Amino acid sequence: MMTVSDFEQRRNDILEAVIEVYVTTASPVGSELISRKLRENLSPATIRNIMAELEEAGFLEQPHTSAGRVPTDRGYRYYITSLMEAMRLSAEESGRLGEAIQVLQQLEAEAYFHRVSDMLSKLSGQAAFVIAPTVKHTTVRQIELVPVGTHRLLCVLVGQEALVASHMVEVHEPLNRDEVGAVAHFLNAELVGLPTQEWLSSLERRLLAVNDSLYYLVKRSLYILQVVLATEPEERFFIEGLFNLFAAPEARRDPHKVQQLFDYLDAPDLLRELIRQDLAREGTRVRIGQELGLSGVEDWSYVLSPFRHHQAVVGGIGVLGPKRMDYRRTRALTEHMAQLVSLTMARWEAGAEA
Amino acid sequence: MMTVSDFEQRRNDILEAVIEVYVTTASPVGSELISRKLRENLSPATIRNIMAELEEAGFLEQPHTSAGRVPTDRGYRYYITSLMEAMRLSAEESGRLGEAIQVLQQLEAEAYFHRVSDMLSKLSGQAAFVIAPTVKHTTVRQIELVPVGTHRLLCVLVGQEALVASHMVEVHEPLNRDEVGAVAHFLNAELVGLPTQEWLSSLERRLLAVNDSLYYLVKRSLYILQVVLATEPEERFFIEGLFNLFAAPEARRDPHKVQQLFDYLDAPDLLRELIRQDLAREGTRVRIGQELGLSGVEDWSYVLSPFRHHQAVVGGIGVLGPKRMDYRRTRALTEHMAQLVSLTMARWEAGAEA
DNA sequence: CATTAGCACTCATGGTATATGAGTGCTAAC
DNA sequence: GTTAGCACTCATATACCATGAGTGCTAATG
Repeated sequence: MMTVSDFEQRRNDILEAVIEVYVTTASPVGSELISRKLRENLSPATIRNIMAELEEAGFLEQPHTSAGRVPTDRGYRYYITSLMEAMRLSAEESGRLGEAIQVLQQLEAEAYFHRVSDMLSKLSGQAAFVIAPTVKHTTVRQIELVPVGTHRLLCVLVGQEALVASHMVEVHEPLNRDEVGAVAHFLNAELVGLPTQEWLSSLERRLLAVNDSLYYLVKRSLYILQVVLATEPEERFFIEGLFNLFAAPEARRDPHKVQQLFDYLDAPDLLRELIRQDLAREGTRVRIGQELGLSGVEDWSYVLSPFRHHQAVVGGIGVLGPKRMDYRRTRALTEHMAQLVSLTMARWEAGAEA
Repeated sequence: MMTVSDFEQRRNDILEAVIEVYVTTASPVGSELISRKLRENLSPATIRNIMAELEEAGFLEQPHTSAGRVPTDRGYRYYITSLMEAMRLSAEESGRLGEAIQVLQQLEAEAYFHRVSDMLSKLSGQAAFVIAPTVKHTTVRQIELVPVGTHRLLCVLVGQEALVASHMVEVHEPLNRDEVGAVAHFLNAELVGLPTQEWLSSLERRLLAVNDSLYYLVKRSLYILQVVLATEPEERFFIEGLFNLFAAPEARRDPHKVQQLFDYLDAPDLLRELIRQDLAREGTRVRIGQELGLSGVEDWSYVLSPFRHHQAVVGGIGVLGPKRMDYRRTRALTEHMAQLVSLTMARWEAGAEA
C-alpha cells in the first residue's frame, strides 16, 4: 500500500531522472533507461504509466509517438523550483575559484568584470554575462582633467570601489594649462562626495547666480560634465564565451537559432532590459525558454544571481545557455560567483590588502 | 592566330572568372557558367581545355571527377598578386565611412579601436581585428595617482594620441594623501617626456645614488611603475564579429573548423604573433589558407593593413574570414579603414577640433 | 590549328522503397 | 499496484536507382 506522498515522491523522482538524463544526452529519454537509472526496481512498464501521467500534467512531452520523453518548460520550471536540491561546489573547486578572484580583484573594475564573466563562461561551458555598475552609481573620489592636444580633454572619474571612467571631451575654445587646472580644482572642490545624479543640477543652480565670480569656470565645467555623463552608460554589460552557444547540439541542428539570440543581445532594450528587471528581485532567478517572453529564443535560458554591496543589489552575474542545461551546477556556480563578487565589492571599499 | 600574351590573358581571365564566381556561389564552378559569364564567346569545350591547363598548373582543382573547379591556395595567391585590380569604394560609401570615423575619433583610444573593428566587421561581414599600440609605445603626457582605499592606488597614464592606461596597484604599506601627492609630483617631474622603456632603468639609476634625499620617493615610485608596466600589455588586440565566421557555408558544414580557429585566436603567440610579424612588412598583406602555417585552419584567410603615425607603422587592422572571401572588396575596405585610422592618429596628435 | 559539337563516362545528389529498432500504449496475468 | 507480452508507430538507416551536372576525349569544322 502506498501513501499519497509516496505517489508524489515517485512522480517527482522520475521527472527529475528524466531531466537529468536528458540534460546530458540531449535525446529523448525512454522508460527503460529510467528504470535502470532509478534504484527502485520499477519495470519499464510502470515507468511508462507514470511518464504518461507526467505528460498529462504538462511536465513532459513526446517529439513523436514512438520517441522517449523530453521535459517541457513547465517541467524544467517545476524541477528547478521544487525538485532540484542545491548543489555545493567541492571544497577543492570553491577554493580554486576563491583564489582566482583574489587575483582578479587587484584589477580595476572594468578589467575585473571582464575577467569574471570570462571565468564563469569557462566554468559553465556556456556564455556568461555581468551587469556591472558604473561610476554613475557611486560618489566620485576624484576628478582628473588631462589636456590632450589643444582642443581635447581627457576626463577621468574615479569612483568608489574600483570604478573608473575616462572620456574624451572636445572643447570648442582651447584651454591653457592654468585654466584646466582651475577647472579641475573647481570640480573636485564642488562635486566630490556628491552623487553624480545631482552634479548637473548643482552646477546649473550656481550658474543662475550670474554675478558669481566663477561664472566662467562653472560654465566650462558644466559643459565637460554634460559630455562625460552623457557618454557614460547607466551600467556595463559584459558577455563572454558566446561561441560556446554554437557547441550545443540543438544549435548545430539549427544555427539560425543562435543568430536570433545574438540579435536580441545586440539590442540593449530587450534581453538586457529583462535581465535588468530580474535583478530588482531578490535572489537567483532562472528564466526558461518561453519565460524570456521573446519570440525566437524559446530554446534558451539564463540563470542570474545579483551581487550586493551594503545589502543593496548593485549588479548581477549570470549564465546564458540552451534550455537543456545543467541548472543544478549552473545555479551553484552562478551563486557562488555572485557571492565572491559581493565579497570583492566589500574588499574594494575597505581598500584592504590581500 | 593568337599571340602568347593573348594566350596568357585568356587563362588569366578564366581563372579570375572562376574565382569570382566561386566566391559568391560557394560551389564548384563549371565550364558552361564561365562560358556564359565571359563575353568572349568561347564554347564550354574551350573553357574546359583551359581549365584543365589551369588545373595542371596548380591553380584550380576538382573536388571529384564530375564536379566543377575550385581555386587552390595557389590560385588565390596568383589572383591576388597578379590579377585582381584595386577596387575603389564608391564616393558614397567612402563618404559614409569618413563621417563615421569622424564621430568615433572623439572617443579615447580603447573605445575608438573597439568601435573601428566593429565597424570593419560589419562592413565586411566577417570578423575584423585591430592591433593597436598601448601607452608603452608613446611618451607619456601625464601620470595621475588616485588613492583608492588605504592600500590601493589607481595609476593613470595618459600617453600621446588618445592612449590611456589605468591600473590598480596594491601597496603593502599605506600611503597618506601627501605622500601620494609627492610621489605623483615626482613621477611627473622625472618621467614625462621620457620613453616608457627607459623609465625603470632611469629610476634604478637614481636608486643607486643611495644618499639621494628622495630615496623613499624613488623606491615607492619604482614599485608602482613596475606593477603598472608589467600589467600593461605590449599591444592591444581587438576582434569583433567572430560569430560571422559561423555564417559561411563551409563553417556550417563543419563547425569544428571554427572551433579550431578560435583556439588559435585564444593563444596570444600563434595567430596573433603571425599578424604581428606581418605588420612589420610594408603594405597590405594577405594570408591564404596554408600560408597561415598553422594546421587546422587551412580554410581561413586574413587581409591586414598597417596604419601609420609619422610614417612609422604603429598598428594594423584586418579582416579574418573564410579562404573563399571577396578579397577585392575586403582589401579595399581594409586599406581604406587603415588610411582613416592613420588620419585619426594625426588628428589626435594635432588635438584638433572636428 | 585553334575551336567546338558530340558523346561516353563519372559520380555526387536526391528520391523512393524497405528494413530496423527504439519506444510506446494497452491488455491481461500476476 | 505491478508487469510481462504484444501490436503498433514512426524516425532513422540502408539500399537501390534515376538524374543530371560536369568532365575528357575524339573527330569534324572554318
